[in-house]
Amino acid sequence: MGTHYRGDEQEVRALNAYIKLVRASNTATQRIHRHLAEAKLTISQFWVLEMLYHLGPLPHCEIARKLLQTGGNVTMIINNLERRGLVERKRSSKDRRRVAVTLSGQGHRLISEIFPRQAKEIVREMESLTASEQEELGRLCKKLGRSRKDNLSDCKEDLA
Amino acid sequence: MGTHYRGDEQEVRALNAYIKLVRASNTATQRIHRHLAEAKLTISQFWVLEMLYHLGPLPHCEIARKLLQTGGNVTMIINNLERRGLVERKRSSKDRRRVAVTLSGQGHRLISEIFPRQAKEIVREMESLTASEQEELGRLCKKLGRSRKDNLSDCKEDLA
DNA sequence: ATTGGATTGTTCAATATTAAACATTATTGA
DNA sequence: TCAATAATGTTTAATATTGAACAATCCAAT
Repeated sequence: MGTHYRGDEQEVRALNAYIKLVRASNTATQRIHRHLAEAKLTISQFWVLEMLYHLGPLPHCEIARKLLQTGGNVTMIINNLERRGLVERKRSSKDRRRVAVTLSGQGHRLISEIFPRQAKEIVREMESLTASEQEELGRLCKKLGRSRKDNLSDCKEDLA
Repeated sequence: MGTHYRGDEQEVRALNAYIKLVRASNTATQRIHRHLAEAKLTISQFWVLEMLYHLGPLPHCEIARKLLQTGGNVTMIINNLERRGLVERKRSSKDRRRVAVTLSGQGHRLISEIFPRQAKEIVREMESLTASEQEELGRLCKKLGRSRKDNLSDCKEDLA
């Protein structure tokens, strides 16, 4: 019974931590991005603009990696930004597979107006934690993210 | 998506903490739910089944509140589960606006098979943190979630 | 150099997700 | 009682997201 109890306790602890992590992430994200409705930007669109604003032109694949999303998804997001004239596509001459995405003048103007507001919202959202708590949260999340980085093996023997 | 933004210390700290929180949540979620592909379940579908499995029949509004998602979204998820015969809808007689969602026999069988695997995946994912780190992470996330209480309606009447 | 494999971006179908408008039903309060 | 309001679920249009298949391009081992 000792091992079973330990197992249950371990499961409860892990499940609680995971669910609180996801809920905190979702709740904070929804609150922080509420103001984007005024600019008619989605959250993904905002982060692409932010990326181009702070890092300069990027190819699709790099955007996909940073967003942790698929290539098809990035194509869609860039299509919608391009249709509004906020970004431009330019095929690379060195590697003709690549399409570099750059901010247009209008896109640059928009994100430079909106980003400070976004930063304020994030500060406001995180204010319920002290400075050291924010750093501890970051440390724990980073440590969690580092887990099984290279483990893609399917562990079918784990199945009951 | 690590922030390359150079602002004041408070902003950098808040942005880093927030971004790490979101990335940890997304990365863990993607890893944990990889096995659901075998059962052809999406993450949302899984959590609805899990909810019904552990809490019993629930109306749409309650599911929406627990998932932190909109009513239209829940209608779509339930439609897809219903089409596969995993859940059933039943109009409440007490309050004829409400539709109670219940697990079918097949749905119950499926989730009872899958849930233990899910719990194992979560334990495995969280294993990169010690027990006390998991509890600290949970505490910080919970404190963060309490920052602004602008939750929507409750929805806690009984059904059928 | 040539070929086989990897990378890049696109397309497609299916599901998710939101916001808004809507119909139905409950509840409230004057 | 009845009118206003709120809650519940559905629908629609738009975008997001994934996984898969695909074409074009690059690269590396032979």
